[in-house]
Amino acid sequence: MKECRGATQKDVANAAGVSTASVSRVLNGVGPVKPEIRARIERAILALDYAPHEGARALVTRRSLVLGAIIPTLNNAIFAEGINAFEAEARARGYTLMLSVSNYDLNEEQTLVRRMVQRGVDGLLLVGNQHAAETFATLRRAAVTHVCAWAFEEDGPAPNVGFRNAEAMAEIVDLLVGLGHRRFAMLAGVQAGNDRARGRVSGVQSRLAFHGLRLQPDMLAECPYTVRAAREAFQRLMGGAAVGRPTALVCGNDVIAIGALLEARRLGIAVPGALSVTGFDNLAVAAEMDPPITTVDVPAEQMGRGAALALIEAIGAGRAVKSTLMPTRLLVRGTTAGIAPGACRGCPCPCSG
Amino acid sequence: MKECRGATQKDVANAAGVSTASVSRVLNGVGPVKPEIRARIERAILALDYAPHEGARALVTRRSLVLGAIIPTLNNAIFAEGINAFEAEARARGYTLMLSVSNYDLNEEQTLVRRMVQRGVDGLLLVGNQHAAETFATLRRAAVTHVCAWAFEEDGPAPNVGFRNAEAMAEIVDLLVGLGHRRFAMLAGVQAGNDRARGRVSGVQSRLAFHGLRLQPDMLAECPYTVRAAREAFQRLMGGAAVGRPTALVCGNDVIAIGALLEARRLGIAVPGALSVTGFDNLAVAAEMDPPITTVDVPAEQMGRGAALALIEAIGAGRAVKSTLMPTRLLVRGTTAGIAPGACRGCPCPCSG
DNA sequence: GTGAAAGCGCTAACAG
DNA sequence: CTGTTAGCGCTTTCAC
Repeated sequence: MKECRGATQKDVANAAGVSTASVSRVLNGVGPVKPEIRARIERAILALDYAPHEGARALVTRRSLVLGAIIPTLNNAIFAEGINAFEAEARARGYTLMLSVSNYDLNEEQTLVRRMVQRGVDGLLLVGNQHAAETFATLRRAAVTHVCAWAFEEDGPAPNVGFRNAEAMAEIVDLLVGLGHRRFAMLAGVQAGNDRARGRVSGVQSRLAFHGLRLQPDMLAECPYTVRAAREAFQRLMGGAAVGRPTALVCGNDVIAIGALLEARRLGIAVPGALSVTGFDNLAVAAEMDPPITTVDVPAEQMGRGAALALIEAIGAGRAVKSTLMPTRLLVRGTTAGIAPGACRGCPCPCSG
Repeated sequence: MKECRGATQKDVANAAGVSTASVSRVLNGVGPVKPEIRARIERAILALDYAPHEGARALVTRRSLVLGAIIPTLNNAIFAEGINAFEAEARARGYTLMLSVSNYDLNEEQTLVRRMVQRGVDGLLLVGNQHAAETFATLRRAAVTHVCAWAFEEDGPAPNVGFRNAEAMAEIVDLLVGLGHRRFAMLAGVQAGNDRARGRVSGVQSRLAFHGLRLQPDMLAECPYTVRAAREAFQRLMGGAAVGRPTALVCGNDVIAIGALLEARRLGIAVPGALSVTGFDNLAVAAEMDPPITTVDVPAEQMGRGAALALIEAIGAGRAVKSTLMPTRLLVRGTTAGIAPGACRGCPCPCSG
């Protein structure tokens, strides 16, 4: 099971009666080769079913044609979608994907980055801008081209291909305030080690402040990105007496929003009648819920493809990745409604209805 | 950006005043090394922040510590979950995941397999038992340890870690027949190049036959695994007059079932009152729908972990993977109901109510 | 115990 | 145009 690892370049050279150098040349389509010799070599390659050993090639060219990606989890459709696109673009350009999952653990991520670097990836995709200092140090020392997706900062610690989480959330807040909402609650993702989740929370808070409003301390809860956890968190947050209950619930992502929506129905809280709910990500299911969920479309596929492309271009040019800001889009659907149309007058916001 | 690829083993040897052979020995914890020398080397490693080049190591040891996986898509939660588990198990055992997506295209898959082999994966995971002949030939010639998941055949073309799709579907049919259903329809996945989808269809057909029933030709449709496509297919299949309409709809997976459920609601077809609907996979959302979807629990995580483990053990032992049959479980929930309790009498089936 | 040397499969100068 | 040579960074006999 270990012997017959296929024909080697030398075998081809022998079979064709030429030197390995010539074989290498036709393989890489570089340098001049007489047509007749080329044909002989190509025949030998076919006959022996020869395939070059990419590992050996990488050792000498210092290019593995492998792109690494380390993501928090695959069990969130938004990352699965992004990686699907990242892989598609990489594959189309001759690169192969090496993938690891960090489970939102920055220390684990750090060891994974080391591992990827040792394995010789040409470029690396990370999610978000918050990473262990050692992670950045490793990347810098090894001079590995890298990019952080899912976030965008003008002067972040690494090149970005992503969007501004806080700004996208501000749009949600504007929508809700414009609809007349004044009492807010938020079901955020776990913020520790997750700058995207944190950015969304601070986006809500600062935009509420802009409107002269605020999130009461007990109206901000966080929970993991699962429907089950979201249902429980919703119950704790909203299960009390109806009086004084918030009229708008901003969720950290669509998974949480789905949980909130389902639990609201179970508890007899009408959405959007008694409570407006918003999500984030625009998962395919969000549009299919009843009512369809108002959310922010996140360009996961575009980011995936864009990040792969940006990495490949940077690798080719021998420079760092160029940052790109990707657009998000507010999708107003059925889970948001006004409580007092045109009520937004006292605050200095640009939304007048 | 290409120069400072970290310290090399020779650097460490020089710094410690020993030979590279000794460095290699302490690195691999093999062979005898005097404690004092070992300490000197370890200090040098730390000082230089040396990390061995896995590619070079792989070249000589013929072991890359990389496991490959080629799946149809990541945009289906069931595969994402399986790969998540596969990666977790591999990572825990020192292996790294190389992932490619075939988009249900057997030819594309074939070239991806070649690529993975060239990249030197130690083991490879494929989904299902249907693959291009060339795919198996490549695997055999290169003697790459491999396993096919998501399916199980006694004498399939490759070792399996999975379950019997047809049998799982038979359980669904038994349930529905037992509930009194006689007029069936099926919304299957695309069968071309997908033996799992095909197995599910034939499972339904042969089990219906066992009960003396059959799927009318116009009551079998197939559609891609998306909610949108499922809604449209459902409409075409069930949109006609209510008279003669089937009372039970078996769906190829949960995504299709979700589409069917949502579209049924839109069309005013009560589920399960007027129509029983079943899914397959037991996605997390399936349990959260209203009503929660009756489905088959597929051991995606268990398969993922099991496949990784089976590969690693086989690689270590230098033999082929041992097949494992994983259990599925029928989950009866809210989308199925009886139309005539105890109606199942005429047929020779074991279900008497 | 340790070092010297050969070589994994390939590419890249450099001669010819 | 083509072959010879020298490694890429590592492991692994085999002498010492």
